[in-house]
Amino acid sequence: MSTALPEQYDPAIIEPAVQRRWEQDQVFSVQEDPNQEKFYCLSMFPYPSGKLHMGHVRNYTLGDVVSRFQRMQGKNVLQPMGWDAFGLPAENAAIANRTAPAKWTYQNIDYMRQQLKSLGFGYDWSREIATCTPEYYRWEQWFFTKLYEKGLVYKKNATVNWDPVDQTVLANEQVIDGRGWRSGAKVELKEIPQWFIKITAYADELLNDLDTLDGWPEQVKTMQKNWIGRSEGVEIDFSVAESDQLLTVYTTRPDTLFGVTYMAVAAQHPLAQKAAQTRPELAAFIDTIKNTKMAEAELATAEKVGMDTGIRAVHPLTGELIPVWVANFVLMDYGSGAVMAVPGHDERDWEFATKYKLPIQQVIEPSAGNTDLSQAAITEKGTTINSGAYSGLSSAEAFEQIADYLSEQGIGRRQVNYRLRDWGVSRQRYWGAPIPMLNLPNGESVPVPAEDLPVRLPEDVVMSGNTSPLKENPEWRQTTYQGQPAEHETDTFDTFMESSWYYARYCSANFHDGMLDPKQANYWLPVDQYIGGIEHAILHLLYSRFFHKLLRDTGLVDSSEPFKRLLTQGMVLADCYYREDANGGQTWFSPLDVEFERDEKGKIINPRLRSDGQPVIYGGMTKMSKSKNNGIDPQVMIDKYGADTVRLFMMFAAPPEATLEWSDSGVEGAQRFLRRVWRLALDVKAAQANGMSQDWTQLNDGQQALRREVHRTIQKVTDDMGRRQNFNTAIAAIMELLNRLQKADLSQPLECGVVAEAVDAIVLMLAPVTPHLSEALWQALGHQSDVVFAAWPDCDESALVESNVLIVVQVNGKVRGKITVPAAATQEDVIQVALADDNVTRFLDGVTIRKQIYVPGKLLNIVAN
RNA sequence: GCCGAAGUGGCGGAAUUGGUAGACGCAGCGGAUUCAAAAUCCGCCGCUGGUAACAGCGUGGGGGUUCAAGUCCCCCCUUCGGCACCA
Repeated sequence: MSTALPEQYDPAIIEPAVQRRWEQDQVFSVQEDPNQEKFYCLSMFPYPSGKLHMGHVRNYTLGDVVSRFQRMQGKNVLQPMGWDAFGLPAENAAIANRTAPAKWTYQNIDYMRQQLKSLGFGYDWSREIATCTPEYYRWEQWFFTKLYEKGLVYKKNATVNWDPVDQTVLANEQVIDGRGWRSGAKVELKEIPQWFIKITAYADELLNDLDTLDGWPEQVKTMQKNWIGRSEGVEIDFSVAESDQLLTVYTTRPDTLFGVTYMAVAAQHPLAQKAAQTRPELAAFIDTIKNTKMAEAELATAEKVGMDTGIRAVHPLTGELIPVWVANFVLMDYGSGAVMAVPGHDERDWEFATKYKLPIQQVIEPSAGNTDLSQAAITEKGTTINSGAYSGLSSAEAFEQIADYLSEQGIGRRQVNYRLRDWGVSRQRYWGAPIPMLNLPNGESVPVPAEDLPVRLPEDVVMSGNTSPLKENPEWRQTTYQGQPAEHETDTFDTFMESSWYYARYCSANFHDGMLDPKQANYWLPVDQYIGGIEHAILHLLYSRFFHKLLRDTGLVDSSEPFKRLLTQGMVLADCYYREDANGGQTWFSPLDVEFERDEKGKIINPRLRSDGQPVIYGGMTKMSKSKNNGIDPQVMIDKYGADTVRLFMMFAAPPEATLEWSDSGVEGAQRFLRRVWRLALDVKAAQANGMSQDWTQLNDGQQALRREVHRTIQKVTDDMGRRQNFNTAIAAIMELLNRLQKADLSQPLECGVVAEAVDAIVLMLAPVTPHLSEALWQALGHQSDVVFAAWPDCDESALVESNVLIVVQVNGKVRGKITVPAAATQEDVIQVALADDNVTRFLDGVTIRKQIYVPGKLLNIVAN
């Protein structure tokens, strides 16, 4: 039975009502069903920072649209949601608000869950997880001890940012211009022991399996490939003069070995340390470069500085003595902490050699390009010169012969190297999963026995602002192991640990007997569609792929890759406005507090603050952020326009991968469209009562054309939403159809029939995007079932058949006419009609036709001169 | 610096496999409706010239391939994302 609807579209009434029904009927909770095709759609879970931001709304709308679309294709759809609940902001908020991170986090989760529900996202809430609960992290701890048993976990020294005033380790984002963000103290780099997981043991597989990920964007795969950075080269042992020590380096260019004019080692390298003992000026220099920041970006842009250690290495082929320098561009954590420098053929080495007036020797003759070594290094490969017995070879030949010789002499070996480094998972923080290791009095570390897991994080704490409450809590720290005293590790896991396997836990979120229930996990996995920000292209996605392989090798899952198809959505931007302060700083104002006029071209002029009417400066479109005060609160928009309008705008304003610019008038446009859909649905329903026919054999030409448009739209929208995932063009196509339908004459029974068919299709095609509106209209149009489970509309191929086609006629590649010909017309027919067109013949006057190119059913190009 | 993207009307964007550049929306302009306004509806809307038909130009800049280039190739400029402890 159809339901009476209000004349006006009112989301404030229909949305809560529809949401209540979904909740009562538990329509989104799912079980494994071997008889139904499954579809696992996952959006990256949020950090519970307080409230949703527009980036979340965009991400989750995309996920919900995909989920609802797939459900209407008849699939068993799992769409879960949870919380990436450990992390630094909770500690900061706890310090600022004098509360515990746990309390702050759980409050945020409660509020944000409510927001997600008010947006109408169809999650299976029975599977909700929060990574900060012991029920979740106990399995992560268990898994880590398994990895330890397998030898995939080890401890080594690594560098951290140390704030000497606050006596605490700082994250990179907490270091501003080399100083601690709170204390302002100069940050020191400190070496401390930390736990690592051997991701490099899986480097080859992580690289090779990228080829199996057909549903991933090429750009993400390329970024991962470059990140892993597989290279083939040679490890070479240089002997050190007046010493029995070896200086081992790795190079991908052994063909340039004769061009080595100096060696460069990291500040922490044993050779440098040793030399510093006897040379105070070197010790002082090493001290300064040891405290420069280690981030790759800073390293690359920092000025290259170095100092001669006085140590000499011996060239393995010529026996010449080569100076060994300490240089800030060599990293101890990467490779052997030493490099051989070939300034003639490496840009960085060239720059350094030029600066310090070190010799530059050419040993490669390129086939073309730069040959002036006083201007720049020659980095191309070519033919070896000045290379003794190895002169006159191609770079490839020289590589092989030199590598062979070094191997025979036992002073070198071929080696595959990776840029990828092992994953350091220790964090010197409180709000994270405790690392389940025990430190024994003898200095050894052992995993916490399985029966003692989880190692619980105490939640009832006060944050002092510096040292972690774990490190300050001797009772928590002290325990026993096999009857002897032992201490808990006080470091916690990197939060990437939790986000590396949450997708798998959702499959058996309430399973108490293990990390995963393999039966459930193997039904749902791999994730069919994963959606999240492009900023996670490398780290999170690489760690998750790594974890999946670890889970597989532990026998918990069968598949090798976690995410079949990946969609990386772009950022959300908004206008920003500011005023210059007296001291040159800027004060930023929310775009909602600014009013302005537009000039004839529509440009913003005379922007001013609503509250005082004084002018502000327009700063353009930038990423929504706290610092620019241009974040638009989704809640304000939901309250004003309703969830469907916000969802529609987000899907329509830009393709998913592109940035999205927030626009108030764009949102109003989206709402306008929904009101027109509402109106047309009510109109066609009223018109049906006065007579309607759906005997398609009786349609006249115009009605046939209208119905063709309907089915073309179904075809396009299906392809756009399914294969292409271009939701913006899908919506544009529906808008276009609506524009045509509004011109139809509903008093004619056949025309009314076409429009009625079209309105049903529009309501269904909009259901993934605007589910509340579609649900209300679907019932009103007399359908019994929930639109959630309704079947996607079918394209009637017979309606697409066209008797005439439009052919574009070009002369020399320029459009000179458009002709309509029967669909069956041959090339000759088309040429004949084209040559009868006045504007076409005008351009053929006085020239000879040389050639005709005909694209059947589309275009004719006449080439003439 | 390295790696990865993007650049099209006043604005967001469309053009899916090399085949009509500017779909759809926003803004703007003109009109209808209204006592008036809001809302709604109709029309116009890349730039230049032309009453018009139409023509010339036009997809960040420069070159190239092709019957045909927003789309492919080379060089350059600008903006954005990532760079291992923000998540």
